[in-house]
Amino acid sequence: MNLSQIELLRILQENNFSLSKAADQMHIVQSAVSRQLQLFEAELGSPIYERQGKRLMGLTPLGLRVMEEVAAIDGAKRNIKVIAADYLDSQQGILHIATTHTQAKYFLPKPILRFKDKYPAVKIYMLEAAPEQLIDKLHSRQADIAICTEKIAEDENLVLNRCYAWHHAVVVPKTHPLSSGEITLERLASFPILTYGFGFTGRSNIEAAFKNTELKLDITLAAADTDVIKTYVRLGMGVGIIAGMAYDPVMDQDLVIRDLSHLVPSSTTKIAYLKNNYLPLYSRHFIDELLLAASELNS
Amino acid sequence: MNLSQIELLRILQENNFSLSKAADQMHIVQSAVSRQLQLFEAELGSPIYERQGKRLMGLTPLGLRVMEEVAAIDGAKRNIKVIAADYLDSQQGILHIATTHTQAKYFLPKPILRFKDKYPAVKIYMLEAAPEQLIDKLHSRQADIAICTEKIAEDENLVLNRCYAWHHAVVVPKTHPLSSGEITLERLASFPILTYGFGFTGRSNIEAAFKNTELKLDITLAAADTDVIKTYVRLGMGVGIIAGMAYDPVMDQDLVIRDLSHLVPSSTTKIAYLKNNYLPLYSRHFIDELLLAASELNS
DNA sequence: GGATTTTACGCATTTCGTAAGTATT
DNA sequence: AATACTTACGAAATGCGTAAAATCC
Repeated sequence: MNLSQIELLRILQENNFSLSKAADQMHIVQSAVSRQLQLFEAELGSPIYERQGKRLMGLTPLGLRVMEEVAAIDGAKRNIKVIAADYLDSQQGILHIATTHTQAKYFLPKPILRFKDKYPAVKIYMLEAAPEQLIDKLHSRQADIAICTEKIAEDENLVLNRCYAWHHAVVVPKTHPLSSGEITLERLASFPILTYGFGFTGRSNIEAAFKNTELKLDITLAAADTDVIKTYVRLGMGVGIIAGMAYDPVMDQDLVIRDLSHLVPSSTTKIAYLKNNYLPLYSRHFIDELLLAASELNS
Repeated sequence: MNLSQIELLRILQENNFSLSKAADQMHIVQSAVSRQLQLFEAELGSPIYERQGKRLMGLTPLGLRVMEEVAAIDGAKRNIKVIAADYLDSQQGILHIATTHTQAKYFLPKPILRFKDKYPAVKIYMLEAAPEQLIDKLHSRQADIAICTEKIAEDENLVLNRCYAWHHAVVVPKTHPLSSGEITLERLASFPILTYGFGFTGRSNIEAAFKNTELKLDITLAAADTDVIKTYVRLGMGVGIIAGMAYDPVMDQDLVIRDLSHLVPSSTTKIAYLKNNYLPLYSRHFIDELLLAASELNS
């Protein structure tokens, strides 16, 4: 057993068990990976892949269990490299952030600019993804830190940091009836609504507001990001329900924002990372920047 | 970086950072391990060992952090081997049990005999150790399962299973005053006492019984195991306070046992193992036997 | 028939062992 | 002086690449 065999198993996992693709990714020839896999399985004494003829079709029960340990080894190996690099030079490295469009556009600019000021040599990779995929990005180690708004499943290996609370708001053109007068659930329900898709940016809280009523929201358009919603609100398609912070006082002067905190429960944005994944110094400082920016929002 | 380098780091840890001893243990020459360590440190870019001249004296701060990951890799590697072996033949293997003398002699015989009956091919290694060392034996992977009586520090990686409750008892020669009449703390305190050493087999509970009194126990002799205590009780040195289950109705006919459950809080024996350490099927069945034997004790 | 995996064999690289050299107690 | 670690170089082992065969869809 050696580390390149472990790496091979991980890469096979990420490439639908294709030996040829794994070989490409490892920059060696197919025959070499084929042989290494044979050696590994021979050492264990049983196959870890289900086969149809010569093709790998999936993991055996043994393989499934073995892959848990493979992930542990691979993670620890990567940690060692990051720890050593961090120790050599804590000013540079790569920071992978997984987040949604709304966070990336309306919350992250300030903390990221400040961070870049302190750590100009750190490269920031921003992965935009749907909320339910953010945690997966952590597990697959594509991201080090995730910034999430939706509910997150319990996970022993996951560290969650409360970042800031926010609430939804209505945006409408200035001429729209909802631009004045009290806003109630009944009034809201009488207009076509444009808001986030399921699982996006606090959508579940909007659902919650209507849960115990007879009213039904008429959602004409559900989009993943706020900009799309605003665009169609401007076209007169209906009433936008967006995250309050996603209203830009300058760019959105043509729209009226009306707070919904009395109707829709507040949402909490959280910072997530894996306990097993070593975060270099600059990453921990980035989290500090996020929390600082969050505290400024509330004041 | 490769797995034999990781193994080298672990072995160095266990051999006071001696390259020559590590080489012996790995069945290769010193020069080879010296070179491998150089290669590893060169790959990281910084030394992981403090040196005085050429000798390794300990870990650097970097090395200290790296060793955590090394332990994770080494543990996962061992798990893979055990998982595969368990899958090939779940009837054989080695079971390392860490426990105290008292448990080994008075509680374990029954479950172990039953277990051996079901798994004749499994080899059982029993490590007797002081209670505070039992958990260390798990962490150093010298033992898979520990059977403990004393308080155990909180540890995320530790799984604790309640096994059985028991209480202390007095043993005295038949001619001793305490062989009849009510037993009170006052009476107990008036005799010289023979019992377990600090940290042993519920000793802390004996302390607890006297904590809120003016009385002081006169402990003439403190020993690690019950047999030593009984021996000196027979010689008339005083009153033995032992674990109730450690009285053998046949062998100890010359002694009188008097229950102390009204005076000393009951103790709980627990089964401990590491979450990260894969236990083969037979080990899990051994735990079942322990729990079964425990339930029979109570009835 | 095109794509994928396996097998066979020579070559390159890695790692070990021997032996001599250097440092530490 | 004895023990422990390092360096140098040849030898063994390991792993890769090329090429051809086998298998799958």
